[in-house]
Amino acid sequence: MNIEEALIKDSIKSIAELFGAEVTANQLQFQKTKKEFDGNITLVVFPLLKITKKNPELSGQEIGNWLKNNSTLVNDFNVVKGFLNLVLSNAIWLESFNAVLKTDDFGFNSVPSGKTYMVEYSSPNTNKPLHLGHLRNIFLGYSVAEILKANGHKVVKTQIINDRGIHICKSMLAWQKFGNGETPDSSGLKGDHLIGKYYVKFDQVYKEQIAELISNGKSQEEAEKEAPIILEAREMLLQWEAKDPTVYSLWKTMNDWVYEGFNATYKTMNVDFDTLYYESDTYIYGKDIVEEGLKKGSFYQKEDGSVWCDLSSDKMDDKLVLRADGTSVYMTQDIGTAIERFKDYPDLSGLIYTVGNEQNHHFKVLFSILRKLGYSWAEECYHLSYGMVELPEGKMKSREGTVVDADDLMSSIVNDAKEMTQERGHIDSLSETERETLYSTIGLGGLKYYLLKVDPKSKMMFDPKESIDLNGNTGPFIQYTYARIKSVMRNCENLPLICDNNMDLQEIEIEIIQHILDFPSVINKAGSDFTPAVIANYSYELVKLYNSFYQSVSILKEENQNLQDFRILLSKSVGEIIEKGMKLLGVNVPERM
RNA sequence: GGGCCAGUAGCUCAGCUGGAUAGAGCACCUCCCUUCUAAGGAGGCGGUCAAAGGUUCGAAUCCUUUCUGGCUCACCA
Repeated sequence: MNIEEALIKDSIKSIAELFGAEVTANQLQFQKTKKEFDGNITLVVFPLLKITKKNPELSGQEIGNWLKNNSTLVNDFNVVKGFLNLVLSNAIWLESFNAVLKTDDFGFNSVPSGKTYMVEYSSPNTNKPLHLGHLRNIFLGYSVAEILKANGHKVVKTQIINDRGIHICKSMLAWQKFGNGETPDSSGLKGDHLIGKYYVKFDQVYKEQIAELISNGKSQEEAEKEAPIILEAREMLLQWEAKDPTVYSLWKTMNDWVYEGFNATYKTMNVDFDTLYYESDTYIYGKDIVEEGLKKGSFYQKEDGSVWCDLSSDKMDDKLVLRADGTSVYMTQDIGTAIERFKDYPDLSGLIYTVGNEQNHHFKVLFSILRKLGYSWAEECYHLSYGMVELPEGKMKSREGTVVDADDLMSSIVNDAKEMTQERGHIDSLSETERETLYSTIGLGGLKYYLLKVDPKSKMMFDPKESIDLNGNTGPFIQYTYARIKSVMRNCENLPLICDNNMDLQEIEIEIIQHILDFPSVINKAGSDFTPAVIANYSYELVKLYNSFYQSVSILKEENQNLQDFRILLSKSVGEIIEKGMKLLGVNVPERM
């Protein structure tokens, strides 16, 4: 039983004895006592006035008195307006802290939930390199997957790779026409960047041709449709679908280059996937489902032969699921892919899609259709929707060249971390390799933390200058505290296992214990709300408390052995929680920095 | 036009199942290294929580209206 549960129990008893009334746990509102008042936990008495039939002040006094005399938890109390501030005994805090020390993997749910979730993230197009928007997506998806694991779920990480379609043909065609056989090896470019170069090249030529056609009297629309290079690209798409050997082998070669490039980027990011889905495989899924749905009456057919789903029960417009010519639309694929995934992983409970909020409506429709088709797991599908990343100068626009490339950003941020670490770090004892690792731990940690500390749902501002900042609410700030704790541990001769239950504690020490005790519920909330941001904010608060403690009391120089043991253990415990919290964000922590 | 989301300090963000005088960081201004890592700490400055109504003991939080911004309402993906 945790402290709040015990307090609720005692409070229920107090009200029964004092006022002869039964209250339920949710009528008792406990909150952390505000800094400016004495106490640790506060009972808000306003909701109880109907029962006490006395004014707030008096009600608080009576309940406080009863608790002080009858509850082993409560040492003292004071009442301010309608707030009953309770001072709990040191022993309670120390007992709870000792319980934390004895818990394996404190904060993580050790009981398997029996559920498996598939988390989809990244899911890039194979025609250009990853950019800043992907970074938010990837860090978010990875982190949520880790958080779900910490909540006792099994997780399968995946992506759907958009490897076919007209956009892929564009870069293939441009390479064929203008590439002179250039390869990643011959050019020294990463595969994804090489392909991206030809995608841009295509667009240039296309624009030139459009301009020329317009100057010859065509309308914008006509010109866009009739430019020779776009006609060639469309032709190539047809050849690809017919599995033309030349086109197909070119496609394979170029995609392999891209994958090699992506894999290098994922490695730098330190993220991974358990299984991959390729759109070139999955685009044919879904048609059979539509047939079935039509038979079952979940869908209907129009006169032209196109198939639709009636979503009026969910207050949405009807959705096309198959064109009149029998070809698939995006939705058809998504329906098929979802069902296919449940076939591949029969014990799956639900799917989490990490996709930008411009597709909110799409996923609402998708889940609605899946429900209509009778799949009960549709209830456990979730669109992990995130807001756009904006730059100080506005939105990223590829046409205006304001796209922030993922590889460039990561390497420049690691480089910044390097400079700052060389300036002020404690790195004398580190080898060259260890230093390089440290730079990337700090740089990438800072970047990930920056992108994850904001609630996923809201759009966010990415200021490159601020993202490499080391002070305040940042990754390096948290990493620094961890390194400090590690340093204390290195200087400490024997590590105690458990601490005494009877000693005087500083206010700040109690606050830290109190914060530590919140860790499990924070992980729980992060998991049920799919938001790493609460882990980031929690960790930041913990670190601030610890830094304040570190500054105001001495740990290893404390002469009272019991107190010293306690402070060492408190430090150790904070360090472990930082490490776990950061791990859930995909952020590494350094032994020294 | 319909739907969804957002608007909190100069800037970036917490807080939103209603609770005390609305919190952090950055920036700006003071202090603190003979102490276990100063990438730190202590303090100051800074707010009509977009606006107006309503609900109530109590509203940044819930409801209504308005304003502003974003996304969306494709036989694109």
